[in-house]
Amino acid sequence: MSKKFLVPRGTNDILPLEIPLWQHVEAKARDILKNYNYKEIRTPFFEETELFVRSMGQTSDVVQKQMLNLGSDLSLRPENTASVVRAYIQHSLDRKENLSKLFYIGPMFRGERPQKGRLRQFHQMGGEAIGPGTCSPYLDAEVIALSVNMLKSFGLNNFQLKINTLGSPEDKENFSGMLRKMFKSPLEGLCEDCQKRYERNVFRILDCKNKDCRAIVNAQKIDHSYLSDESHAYYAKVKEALESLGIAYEESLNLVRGLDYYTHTVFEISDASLGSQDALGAGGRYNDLVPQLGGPQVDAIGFALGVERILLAMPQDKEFVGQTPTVFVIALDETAFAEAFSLVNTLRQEGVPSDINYKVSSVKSQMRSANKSGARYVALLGEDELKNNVVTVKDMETGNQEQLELTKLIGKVK
RNA sequence: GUGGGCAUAGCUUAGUUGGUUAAAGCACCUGAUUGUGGUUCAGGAGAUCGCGGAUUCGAGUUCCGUUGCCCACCCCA
Repeated sequence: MSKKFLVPRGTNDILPLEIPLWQHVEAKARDILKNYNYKEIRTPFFEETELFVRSMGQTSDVVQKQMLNLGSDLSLRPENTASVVRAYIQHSLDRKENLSKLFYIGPMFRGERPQKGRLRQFHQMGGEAIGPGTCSPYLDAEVIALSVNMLKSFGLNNFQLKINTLGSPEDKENFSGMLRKMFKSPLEGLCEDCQKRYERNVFRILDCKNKDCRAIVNAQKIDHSYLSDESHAYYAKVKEALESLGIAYEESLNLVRGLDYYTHTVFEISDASLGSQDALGAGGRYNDLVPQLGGPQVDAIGFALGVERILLAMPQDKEFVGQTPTVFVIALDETAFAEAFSLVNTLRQEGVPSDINYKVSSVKSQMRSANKSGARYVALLGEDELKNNVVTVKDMETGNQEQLELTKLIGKVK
């Protein structure tokens, strides 16, 4: 017996039956992104490993243990921001427009242990707004609103938006100093991971889920005292703008993001119904990433939503029907098949989606195929039809049938 | 990387304290007199019970190993 091949671990086949749902979600997303004047960009599925390391940070978990690499220098993209920024720099988009609003929909890859809502190949739809001098609280609020409105358009309602600010790079420095001081004495009580985080990325202690760590974190007074006046004012405006857009949010001082490049506004949208992998989407501002990757000093903010998680959280009440042919052609006997086969071809040339069974079985069984195909009309060809140069057309909804000449048939079904 | 659970037809599952031809629903195919679907009825095909080994007269059912999947930790979309 020969080996059975299965999809690689953590990947899925999306079968024809599920495609209509995916297309629905993608179409809705494109609609909304268009309303916000985002333009699609498509970047390669892999890049130089160094690009991801430099953008996401050497110490981030994604880089440390979740990257799938191809050979030594290339890696499959674990997210799309780095690639979009790379493309932005490579094609000097800052010279071509003030603000580039770019969106993408496509697969991302991470070498994680799969579980509900976590795959090795998964899909994200996201956007990046990049441009010199575009750091504006209104843009931040708009990006957050865009994420929220996309989710709403999919019928999601039970998600929760959390926002926070990390401040400017200097503020972030202060913040990390503040946290180091804060956790210095209770360091022993923190989990092993957090002890490492203390050195590498002290922010992440704040969102550790370990009970002891939480207790220690909760005992600390964490506030926005690390922010400069400007950053304070900026953040206040973001919140104000969100309120004016009618976006409900919750402020979370513990919200930091796992990727190094974030500064100022960060946000995360989660849905408790998803269980352990509850983030539907997230994003934030990253004003220093473009120059860090060798580009000009331009400001940027972005977001990404997880398609599979959206699908998991979506109400399952609606059914999405797939493509069906308009006409199904049936040869009533062997001798009529050649003519039937040519009729299908003619219909297709005329732009009418049609199909046929390639084996002449009983009329009953061909009718069953026609019914299953979902075709609105069945065109029957037999001895009588050939003699009179007509086609019998049955409307599968009403059950009515009539005999028509070819040109009339095309006119009817078109 | 660390735990735990599960593994029977295409799908969802049943399978009594180990005992003859492994069961059902859905899906699939065929038929119900002459060239006609969806409902109904009748019939049919489809499973070496994930794989390997052990115990036993006998294993889908017990034990060990292995692989896969799922869930949780971790991390994140």
